[in-house]
Amino acid sequence: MDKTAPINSTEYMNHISIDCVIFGFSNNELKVLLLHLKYSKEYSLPGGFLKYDETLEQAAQRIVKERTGLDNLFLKQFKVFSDPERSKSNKALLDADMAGTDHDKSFFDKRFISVGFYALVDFRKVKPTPDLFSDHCDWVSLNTDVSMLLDHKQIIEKAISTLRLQLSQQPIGLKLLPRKFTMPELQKLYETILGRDLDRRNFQRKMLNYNILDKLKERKTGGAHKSPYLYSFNMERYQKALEDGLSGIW
Amino acid sequence: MDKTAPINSTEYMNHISIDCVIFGFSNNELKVLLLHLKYSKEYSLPGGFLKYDETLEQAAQRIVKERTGLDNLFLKQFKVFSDPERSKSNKALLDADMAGTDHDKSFFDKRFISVGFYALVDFRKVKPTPDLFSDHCDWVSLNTDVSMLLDHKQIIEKAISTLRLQLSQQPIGLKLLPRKFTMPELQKLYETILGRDLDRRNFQRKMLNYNILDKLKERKTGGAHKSPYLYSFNMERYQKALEDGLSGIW
DNA sequence: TAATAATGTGTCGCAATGACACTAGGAATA
DNA sequence: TATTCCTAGTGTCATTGCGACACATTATTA
Repeated sequence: MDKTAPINSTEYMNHISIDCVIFGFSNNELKVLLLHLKYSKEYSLPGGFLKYDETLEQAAQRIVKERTGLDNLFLKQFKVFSDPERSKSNKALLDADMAGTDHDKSFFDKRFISVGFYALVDFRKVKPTPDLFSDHCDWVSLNTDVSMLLDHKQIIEKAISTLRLQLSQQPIGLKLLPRKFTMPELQKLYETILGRDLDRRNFQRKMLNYNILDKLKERKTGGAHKSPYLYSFNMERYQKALEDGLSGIW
Repeated sequence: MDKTAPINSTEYMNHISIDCVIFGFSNNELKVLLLHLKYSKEYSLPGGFLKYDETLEQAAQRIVKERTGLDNLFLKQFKVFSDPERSKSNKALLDADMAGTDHDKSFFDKRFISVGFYALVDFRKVKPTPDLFSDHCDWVSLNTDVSMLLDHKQIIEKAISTLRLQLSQQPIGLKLLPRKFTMPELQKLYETILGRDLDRRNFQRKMLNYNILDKLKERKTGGAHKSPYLYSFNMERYQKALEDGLSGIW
């Protein structure tokens, strides 16, 4: 949602909304970027609506860009949420009331089906930006239990389980990690997404077998112990693996 | 779509449609149930719209039931198609004009985003039933190239590729095969979906290892050669495998 | 009754995987 | 400066999974 433009059915299609689960990785934790609603004091997923000349994918890009500043995302449709009850007791409505009078109340006062997208972003590059209805943004760890708008908690759950499945079929990490990273860092990412520990040596063997990593000459210094090698993704092979899929399952 | 009720925005939500790719298996071929449009003479996917009190899943169930007579389906959301251009040059509009005057032309004359579902059904149980806009239904083999409405060809493509992916993660066949079936029949189904041949012996080993089959005492007689054993799915283990997922990848 | 064709069953070798042990190096401490 | 501690790098071994393949069995039909 644009910070200034009013929201109404002149610009946006009725009944269709988009919710984005934006994953970031920091401090060895998988986190989700959430908005804190001014009025209801609940957390909400960054979301928005579909313009008349956009595809859903373009709209999701736009929405994530407005909240993070980032372009060129890893972005994936994962499910449509269509329970007729889901937009009842829509506290966002209250927030819409609070945020100004230019918005079309009748626009919000309708049933919405919401298309869920998840995005993987580089935590450090994100400039979290609240929207009209929120006073601030937080990166919230998945383990933290916070009060959330509507069915947003379930949406996050579904996003994670989808991400886990996808993890066995395609490489992940390009958008979540810095350009140069160590094997232990990559492993932590996998462990975090999968929610369980992996064997250090077996992980390395398998990952290297995928043949999507370039081992760099440099090592990561400044750590408290033996300095690990740095790796980067081999873009060509990474892309190919994205298309063709990986082989194994963790 | 009901055969009698007019279609308008009193009953159905604007902008949202549903397209169902209904897969059936016969003659060792994977087929899709298509409607033949009266006016445009093109084929179309069975589709419909979302009522105000339905979930998308319920609507898809209803739509498939109207076209096949079947209940209790294997039904899965696989993608939303949202290209703004997709519903332009909507020849269904012409068909709507032809089919009667009760329909609300302005309802059709809007942009639609369409939620794709695929269904797996037992070919022999289906009673194909055309809708208002079609003169008949056909089971069309995937290899057959027919002229299709809008982006329906792409929708089918996406349904198949999704089905292929899912094949490695969950058991399939319960809804596509008769209750008792032979190993060669099951194999043919897999080969058809995957589009390639599999080794008879390796297939059997792997399938039995999944531990979702009950080997029956009976054999299938009447065939031209050695009579194969009959199997049926062990419902308990099949359900469990649906939830937990299978291990390997083909 | 023999030929044909499809099914049932088993084996062999390679590659992937999980479990595990030892060595190397950097920082902190004594 | 040497010792300790922690982490990273590398290798081995046994088991399993899987692809490729051979042979025996059984029903039909010529």
